[in-house]
Amino acid sequence: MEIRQLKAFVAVAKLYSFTRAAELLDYAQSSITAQVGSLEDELSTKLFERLGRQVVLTKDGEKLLPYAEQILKLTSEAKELVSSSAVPRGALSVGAVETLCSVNICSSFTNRIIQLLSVKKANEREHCKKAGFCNGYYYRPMVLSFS
Amino acid sequence: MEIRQLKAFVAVAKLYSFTRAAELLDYAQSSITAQVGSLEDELSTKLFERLGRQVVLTKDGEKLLPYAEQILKLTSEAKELVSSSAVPRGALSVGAVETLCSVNICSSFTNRIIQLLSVKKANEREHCKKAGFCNGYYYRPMVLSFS
DNA sequence: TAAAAATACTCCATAGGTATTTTAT
DNA sequence: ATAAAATACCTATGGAGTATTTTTA
Repeated sequence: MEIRQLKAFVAVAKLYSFTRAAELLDYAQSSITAQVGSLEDELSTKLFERLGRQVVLTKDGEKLLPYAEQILKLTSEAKELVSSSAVPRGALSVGAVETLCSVNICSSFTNRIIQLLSVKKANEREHCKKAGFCNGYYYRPMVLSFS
Repeated sequence: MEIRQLKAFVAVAKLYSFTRAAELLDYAQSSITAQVGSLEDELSTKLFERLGRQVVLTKDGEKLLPYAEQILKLTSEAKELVSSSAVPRGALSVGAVETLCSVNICSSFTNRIIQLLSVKKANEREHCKKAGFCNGYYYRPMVLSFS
């Protein structure tokens, strides 16, 4: 069961038509047939009754519909939520009291910073210089700005 | 976003490891990397922080996780619900009082019966004979048994 | 050095399209 | 006769694997 198939299924169920579902989703009609067909194969059941030109949900189709709709809803919500989250901006303050773990901590943060800035890790020293803080056996509290 | 990708994502998130996720889902490690990678591409965000051997969810990854889990839950529920529904068994009684719509009604039911029995529609008359009722300009109340 | 993820590449399964046939109106 | 779904067939994308490299603990 794949989301692509569920989209096709829901479109057909709503529009009572493979052809119109294909138009809506910008597929060929035979592709919608294939998608619904493979879904039916996987569930080993028929989802639509093809009575001539009439396309109606079967009992199993009716059972599946609300699940499919819910899954599609969650999918778009998740997509919205995640891909709309902007890149972190503003100032990040980081400090450490003592020097014992400084190397490790600094290394971790360096990696994180590289990640956030989407910077190539060409030369770590160089990068640290650019980032505006000192890498070494101890490091001072730092403020980093992300544009 | 496809369910296959969400499965991979959830497995990695739970196991903190691409390798173990691959073992669990019976994929190659590089396939899991690719699945998560394509998901990240689509959402244009990073879902995991790869800090050395550590694999930890990013903020976006944390946001996505509950949605992914819910979608997978619904998926398996739907599958369960639909594919566990047995083929109809027992007796089906059908009757009609008068003859005016008999042809249409009979035709509809014939189609439905063919569907339920998964019978090839080689010869309609022949099939009706087998099914144990008479097709024609009128038809009598019938009882069909499905094994 | 070992263990895990990323990368490069190869292969093939299948998603998707076009054209046609079938079916029912 | 028409309109819609099914079918046959073909192509190409990308999913999945193997082998290797990179990385870091």
